Amino acid sequence: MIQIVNAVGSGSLATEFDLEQVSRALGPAAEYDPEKYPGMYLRLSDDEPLITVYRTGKYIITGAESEAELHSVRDRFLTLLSDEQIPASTTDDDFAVQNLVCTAELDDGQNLNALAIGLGLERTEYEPEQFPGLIYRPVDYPCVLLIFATGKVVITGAADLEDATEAFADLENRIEQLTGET
DNA sequence: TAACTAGCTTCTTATATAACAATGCATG
DNA sequence: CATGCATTGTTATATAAGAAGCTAGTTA
Repeated sequence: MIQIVNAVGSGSLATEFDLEQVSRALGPAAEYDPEKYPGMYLRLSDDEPLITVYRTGKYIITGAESEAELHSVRDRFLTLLSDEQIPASTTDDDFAVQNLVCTAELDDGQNLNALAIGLGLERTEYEPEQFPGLIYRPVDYPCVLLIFATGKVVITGAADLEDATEAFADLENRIEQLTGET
């Protein structure tokens, strides 16, 4: 079973923000230090996803645990702006999920050296001295999988859960084929 | 020299290794 | 009380994506 651990989304409010002013209006929940980074960080409350707001009106949300939470945070962010009377054309906001980081687990531990050959050396990267996981870039799915010797897997880069789920199912099938052959 | 492009910064999150720092506890 | 070893903790490594802005390098 695939579990989303981090969902990233972005939107555009088609309104320019004076971040200095906006961060003052939002209080301690907002953090803005243009010397360090051009975006303003906003957290609706502790342990909630981080919203990074830009001068141009674009923003990103990171750290959500589901697509639903992503939309919920976005809705509450727009409500907060209107409550604080911060001008923003929230009506024509285009919001989209950009990346889902998921975890999954294979039934067995894996020999990563053998798996790199089995999946194809041109689609895999495995340098245990650099990083303990095998990096697998499937041809048919828009995501990258990190496979570990314990059997744990991280699927990242997919914008929808179906792609991540199918990519993992495909990996399971390929491994099954490989173990059947040898 | 001006314009453009590419790469880096920040942040989030799981995963697992090594290398290191810092602390805890026991033995001489 | 000091030294040694063990454990815990932090950092780095790598992956993806969005964003703005800076720098470095290339090209016309």
